[in-house]
Amino acid sequence: MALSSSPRVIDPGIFQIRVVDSWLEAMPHDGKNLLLSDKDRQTLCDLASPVDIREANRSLYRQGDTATDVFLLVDGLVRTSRIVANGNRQIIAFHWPGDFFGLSEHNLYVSDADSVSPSFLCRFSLQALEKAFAEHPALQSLFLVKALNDLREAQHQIVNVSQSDLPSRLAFFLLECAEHPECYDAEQHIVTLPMSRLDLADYLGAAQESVSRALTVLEKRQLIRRLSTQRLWLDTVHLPPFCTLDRES
Amino acid sequence: MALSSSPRVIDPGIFQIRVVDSWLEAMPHDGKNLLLSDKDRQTLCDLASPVDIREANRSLYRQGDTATDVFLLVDGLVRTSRIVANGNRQIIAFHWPGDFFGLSEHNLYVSDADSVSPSFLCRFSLQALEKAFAEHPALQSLFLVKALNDLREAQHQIVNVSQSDLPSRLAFFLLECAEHPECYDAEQHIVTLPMSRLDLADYLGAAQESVSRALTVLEKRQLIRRLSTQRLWLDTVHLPPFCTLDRES
DNA sequence: CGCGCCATTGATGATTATCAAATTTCGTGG
DNA sequence: CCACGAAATTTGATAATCATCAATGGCGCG
Repeated sequence: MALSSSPRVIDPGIFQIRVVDSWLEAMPHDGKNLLLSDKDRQTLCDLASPVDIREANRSLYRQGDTATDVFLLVDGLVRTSRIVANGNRQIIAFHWPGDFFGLSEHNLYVSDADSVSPSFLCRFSLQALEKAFAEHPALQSLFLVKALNDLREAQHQIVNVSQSDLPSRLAFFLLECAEHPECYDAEQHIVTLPMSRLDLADYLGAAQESVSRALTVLEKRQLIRRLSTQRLWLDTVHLPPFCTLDRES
Repeated sequence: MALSSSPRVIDPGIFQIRVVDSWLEAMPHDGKNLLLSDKDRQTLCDLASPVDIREANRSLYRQGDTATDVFLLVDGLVRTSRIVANGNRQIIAFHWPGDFFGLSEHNLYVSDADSVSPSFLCRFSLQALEKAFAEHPALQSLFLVKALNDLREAQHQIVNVSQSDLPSRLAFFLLECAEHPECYDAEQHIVTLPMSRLDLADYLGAAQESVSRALTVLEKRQLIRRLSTQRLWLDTVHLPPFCTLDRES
């Protein structure tokens, strides 16, 4: 699935910015996305270049490349990751439709970015963006609100990675996936994971074997059922308390 | 150290915003702080209310409190932390002079904030801030640049917490402390830790006993020397490679 | 001087990484 | 459509890391 019918062109209607809260009253939201004005949409539209990625695991940029653009994911899934000196890879974030990525430091990208599934994105030139900020302060507000949302998400991941044992962390991630209609069938309570076990492991800071074992643990407790490698049924009643309360049989 | 001579009043000169990179060319920096114009300083000054905290471990706000302000730390050290359901505390970040904190979601603070040492801060009303953004776009740029810096730092911590073993994580944190002149004597290579072992443990996602043992490991390898509980000599040559390369005797 | 808190050290058990092997899945070609 | 081979996933066994429980040591503060 995933690539239902990727759009190929950019029109003002495709832009959605995923947030759970806005921080600025001038920037309204519906709890899932920012509510963009027609003018905002047009401004974004004028700045955006389309990027159509038809394969999984295709590189968008590498850590250390000169940063010229930021990307807005419209459809698909992208991961940003970093290689640490012992050779391990840490996935810093999965980017869902409505997410920006392309963070840089000293004009160099700070991470790798790769497609996880076929994806359609908008590319925004940093130069053009900064110029547009001057003329359209609302555009800058949009980026500020989104950056603060991303900061909250990153802090949340810090807590999750640091505190819980692996089955709990995994359970938490599965529930996160269930919040994305792209991969969750709310009727059947079935998530279709778009990423491999290795991606999952590198995101959760674990070995892929440990992820398999954690899935076994959740299944033995009947919190999930493995319908296939990628398709999982979730017990949406008992899974949430498990994330935080930790083990007790 | 730490509380050399806390200022008690706000004047335009006290503002510094800690960043390593600006992202916006219109917002210049010197690699450590943003270079604020006199007008920026005056705008901040007009909005700021002083907060003088003379004790350590004093609460500024609690998770779930109604969020009315953001804070800029001028002098001292503040931690933001979250209590997870099993009762553990995770310190999400230490805030150094030049850092903002006070992140909220749905108008509620998402974490606790407490002084680690006596601190002097500026409080900014969210309402007033948003109004000022409309009139002074440069002020909003300042917040955007700082938010992106914080996001990078949070992502860095994700990598650090997930990947390394505890001695490496600790070594990394000690080097981070050494970048803050408030607690580092660059001549003698001595850091004076402003926080307790428990704070350290809750930041690194470990038990406090494990932090002690990690210190012992670093000392046995002669990467540090414990001059006193809080004062540590650092081998600034051999410590950096240890952070990333991990164990090899 | 002594009390109490914080830090360190010791011993044990739980979690997870690592090495290794078996099994399943999936794409490709017959 | 089936068979085969490569890759991904799962399971098994062992070792390293770290949390936990417990006790000792050190330091500041009254």
